[in-house]
Amino acid sequence: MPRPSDAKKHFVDTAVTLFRRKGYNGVGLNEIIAVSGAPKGSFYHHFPGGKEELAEEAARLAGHRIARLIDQAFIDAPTFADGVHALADIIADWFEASDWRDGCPVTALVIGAIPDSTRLSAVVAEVLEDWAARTAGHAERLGVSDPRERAARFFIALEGAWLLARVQRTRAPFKLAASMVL
Amino acid sequence: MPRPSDAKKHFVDTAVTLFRRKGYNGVGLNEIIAVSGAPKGSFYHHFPGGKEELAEEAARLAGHRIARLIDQAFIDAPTFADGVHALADIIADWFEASDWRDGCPVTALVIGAIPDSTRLSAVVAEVLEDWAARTAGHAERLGVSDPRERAARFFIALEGAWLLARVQRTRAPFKLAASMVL
DNA sequence: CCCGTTTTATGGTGATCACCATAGAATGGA
DNA sequence: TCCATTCTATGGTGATCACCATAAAACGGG
Repeated sequence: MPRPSDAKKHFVDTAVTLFRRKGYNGVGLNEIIAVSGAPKGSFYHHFPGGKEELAEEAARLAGHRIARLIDQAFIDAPTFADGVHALADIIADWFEASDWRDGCPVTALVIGAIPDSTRLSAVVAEVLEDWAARTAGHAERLGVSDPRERAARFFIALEGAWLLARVQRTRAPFKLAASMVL
Repeated sequence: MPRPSDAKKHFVDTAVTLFRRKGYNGVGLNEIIAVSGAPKGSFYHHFPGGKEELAEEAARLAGHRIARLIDQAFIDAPTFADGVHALADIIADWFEASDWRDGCPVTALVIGAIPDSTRLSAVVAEVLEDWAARTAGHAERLGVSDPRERAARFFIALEGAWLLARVQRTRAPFKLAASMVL
């Protein structure tokens, strides 16, 4: 049983995991509450906006986590291409370790919650923009001539690879994706 | 009211549209039946396997349709790159015309039905393999040295672009995707 | 210790979910 | 026309959906 003030964190954390596995509409509130271990009666106290508000916070949390992965991959990379390969490898590692179940958290929300929820759509757009801007920053620092476009290409390939790897259950798409950005 | 023997087609056709818009778990059987206009009482006669069987047929139908688009784009293309741009343009046109709502039918099923349904997973894998093989065939015919890999790259970029364009509501991702395959 | 605030427990609401049993209607070949 | 097959109509099943009203419990500053 989690400490009282941690209940909200547990809800969001569980939501991130379950949304990634089964999609926004594939997970019920009851399941999230049960898995999180947080008290059922407190859900609508912490999330007056209900499931949609929970998904917003889940998007932000997952967004921050991947943002950290981005920095981690590029901070020690001698070239942009090295950073791209490093990030693709990291994500492929985690994805394979989950038996190809934990997809991109953003994709999970895009399918089934966009464009129905205006607020959630905006949050998702913000998260993707943060990823792109952050990556473009690293690209510029590493001497790439067109950092914004290279970053955009990278995430197109990364999202596509994340989806196809789920079907093929192979990390081949990630390898190809990394090689495409160059 | 559709002619009796057309009921099944109507169900599948409607399922393709609605799955693309709201995802597999975002659409209920009642809605599909209502929108299709086909007789409600006949659903489980045509689809003893229920929603999952309907989704299988929807995947196959959508697969065939996009396969036709692929051939259509490449058949008159002087080079592989021209075919890639042509297909990306066609899909971007349709996507924009739907106000960025009709996503990739395969993506809609991958999120929320994989890996829960083994049969559906297999069908999706078959459809993607057909697209790749078909595209590789065109690539080879057009003198590409590594047709299989180029086709794989293309669909990684295409799926990623289809997803990101839904968030950005712009065809820019498709343009970038096409330029990445070269 | 008291009191106001934050958090949790309980027990539901109606709606919708996928699914199905049974029976009647339509159809087309013999 | 008769019959077998194919299709449709009706009216549900229990389960789960997101959500909430009410009240008790835990907490922390004064």
